[in-house]
Amino acid sequence: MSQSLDNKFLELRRNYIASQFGKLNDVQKQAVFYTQGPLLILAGAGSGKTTVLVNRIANLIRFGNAYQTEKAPFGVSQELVDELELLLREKGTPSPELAPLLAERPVWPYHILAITFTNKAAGELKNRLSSMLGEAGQDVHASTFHSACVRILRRDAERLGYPKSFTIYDTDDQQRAMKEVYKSLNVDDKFIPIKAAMSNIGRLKDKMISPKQALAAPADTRAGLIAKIYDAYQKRLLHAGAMDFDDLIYQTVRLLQECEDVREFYQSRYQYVLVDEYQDTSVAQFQLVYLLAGAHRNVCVVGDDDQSIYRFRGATIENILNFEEHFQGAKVIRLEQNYRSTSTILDAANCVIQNNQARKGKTLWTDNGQGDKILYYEADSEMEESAHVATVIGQNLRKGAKLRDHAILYRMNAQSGPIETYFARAGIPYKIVGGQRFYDRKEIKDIIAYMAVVANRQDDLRLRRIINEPARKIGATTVQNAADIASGLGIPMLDVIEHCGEYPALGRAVGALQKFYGIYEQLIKVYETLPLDAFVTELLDITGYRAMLELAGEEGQTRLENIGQLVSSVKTYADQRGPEASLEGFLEEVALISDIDSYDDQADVVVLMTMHAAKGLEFDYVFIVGLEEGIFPSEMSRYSNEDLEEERRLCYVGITRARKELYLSSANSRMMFGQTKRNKHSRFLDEIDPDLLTVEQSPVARQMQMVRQRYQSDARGGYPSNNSGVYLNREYNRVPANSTGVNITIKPRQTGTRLTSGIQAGSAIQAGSVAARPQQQVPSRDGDKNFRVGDLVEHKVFGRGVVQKITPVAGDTIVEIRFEKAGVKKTMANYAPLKKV
DNA sequence: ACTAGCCACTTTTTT
DNA sequence: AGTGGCTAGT
Repeated sequence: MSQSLDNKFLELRRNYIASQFGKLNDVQKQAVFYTQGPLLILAGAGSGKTTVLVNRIANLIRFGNAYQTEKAPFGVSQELVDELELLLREKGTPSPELAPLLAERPVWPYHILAITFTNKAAGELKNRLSSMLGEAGQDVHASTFHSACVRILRRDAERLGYPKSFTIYDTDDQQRAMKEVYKSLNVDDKFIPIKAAMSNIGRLKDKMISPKQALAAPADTRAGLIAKIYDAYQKRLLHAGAMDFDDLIYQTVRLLQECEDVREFYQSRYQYVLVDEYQDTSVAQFQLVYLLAGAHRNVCVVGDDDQSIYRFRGATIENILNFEEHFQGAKVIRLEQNYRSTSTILDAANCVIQNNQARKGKTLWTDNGQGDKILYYEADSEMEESAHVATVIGQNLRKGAKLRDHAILYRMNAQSGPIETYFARAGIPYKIVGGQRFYDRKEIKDIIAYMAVVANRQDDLRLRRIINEPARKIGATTVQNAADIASGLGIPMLDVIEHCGEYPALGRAVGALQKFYGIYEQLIKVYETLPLDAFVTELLDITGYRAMLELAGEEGQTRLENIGQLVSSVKTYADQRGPEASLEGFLEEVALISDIDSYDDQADVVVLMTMHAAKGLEFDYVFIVGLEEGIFPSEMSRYSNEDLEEERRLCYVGITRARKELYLSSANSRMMFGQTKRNKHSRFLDEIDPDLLTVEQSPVARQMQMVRQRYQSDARGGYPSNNSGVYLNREYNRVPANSTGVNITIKPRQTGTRLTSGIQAGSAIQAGSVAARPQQQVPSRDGDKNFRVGDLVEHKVFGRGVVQKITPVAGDTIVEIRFEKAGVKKTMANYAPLKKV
């Protein structure tokens, strides 16, 4: 075959393959077609990295290495070249002769492992793969680090001395186990708080440091003690046949390190390894990737060093900074075009992040257009801030935006409170993502503990949780005795309980214990005969848990309802998995699930969440609230540059969530942990180019400021020095005052914490607030709140509407209103920002 | 074994 | 401020 024909074919083939991925830009295509060897994709926020990942996998499966191959396949003929040419012009399906020549060593989906951090991300990947590739997409192993590890460990945990059916301990179980360790070692938790020990041990595992290593070279007495705790804790978990979250990674790495055959098995199984959110990986996770990809080195990691926000959990940004050293000869591709945000928003993000030192450096750009300026609102209090957020949402709704296009982001969960209160009163539907997980509720954890004991007889910790829940006259002393006997003999507690008559130490408790063992046996029997969800329902009766809650009044009812939800999730699980469903499987799913996974972007509600939880999401309208020194950046981070840089990255993440509009706000005073604090506005605001901002100040904040100004010029005849010493304000009076609306030029020299010193200052504030505060905007004033059916009303958020129905309730009235734009809503007459027209 | 009252805690946390 | 966990008392 002639050289030119071959070359012609190769060229056409490249064109053909490229045409199959037409929507990608050139850099994205590079990332998709670079299939062999280590690759680092530095993907800026909104640069379409998931698309790249999906297309990369699709390319591997459909065409393998064909795009890059220089050598034409055997069997190229003029006819095939002609057919290919035609195919390029007129789309269609390649003939059976041509089809195999289009691919070069295509990859079997089974050989691809794609690792993400969240179930949600893994699910999204799977969905997009199967919609792009059909069945083949479903065979790609896309999962989270943790579930990939569980899968590996379920096969071979015995090699490490753990049962295959090991239990997964969540933070709560971990804490209980740790308490027992403290007791057995006689450690005072005042010296090292349990939480501190837990996080220290977690970090050790993240760094692949074994108890033995930790014991061998302690840095100081504290580290030595932690090593001892670590050692005892680890032994206890091994004895219980349990692993905590950190163990899942740590033990998998151990397994792969220690067992050559296991390692080789997975290396040949996973010939292509892709890792998402690489900036958030720990040393252990790096090791895992390194071990899996060690032989073939077909490893592709995607990440953004500027979005690394989990350093406090053991993520090490060095993984991404040093990737080229870890994998010699690695190619680096930067995705810098952003498809998400306006250039104003992007510029603001760049302004902030460029103040960080530790970064690879990249600058996002977009051709989305400039968009509107960012609105910075300075409120006087957190209530005002919340009111402002609600008002802006109302304006946007009237312009045709949907509730679900709005997200409120904050630094810590506690900040959701005032916003919630205001939203509830104003009748704005909202949903909080994060906070307490459903599966963290006491009653749910109890039932799960019962299920765990049935699944794993060795799980002493779970057993101890439920042995006397509901009360069965098995007190703490009895439990402790049984536990001591068990650990003395090295057997599970249930074995001791089974033969409790043989142990004199258990004395009078024998009757109660035997009764409990009877319950356990019944559970096992029911478990073996009934389907999973029926088993759980039975469990409630056999254990007496239902009876206990039924006697517990109203609260018991709510708890029972929660358990009802659990039962239905068991049923859903059983239906989904069919014959594969197992108790272990369900428990595993529950243990590895998180709240953000259940975030449903279809429901039309405003979402409230932390900036951490918002990573990977995007919204048209984003509010970042509480931009105050001590809140964001948080108090804890203010004195360490590294921590501060992490806060700044978090700010970058927050800003880059916004597609169309970004709203920033701060409150001059805020109730925190029961005390009112006055905070200076966040330094991150000062880092944004003033030209990108429109500054607005609440009337109250302005009045307060004027009072302060007067005080200052009277008392000192000048400006007080900047007592924070941490940073110097840039002045907002450079903001052009030409923008429309109610913009007010702020002189931040006069705002914030400075006034907290001095009694007169305090009284000046009081005087100002009495004069200025018109009782906030939350409750509507008297006079016109006696609504009648048919009244035309105006709601601050939903606009105009007609009253449909009036229902008096204790001290207030529910008013049902049909709004022109927003549909029918129910509001409380006394609280809704509502007036007659 | 149970309960009342006191005290300590409250950054973020994909798993 | 609000909650959850623990101690001391019954």
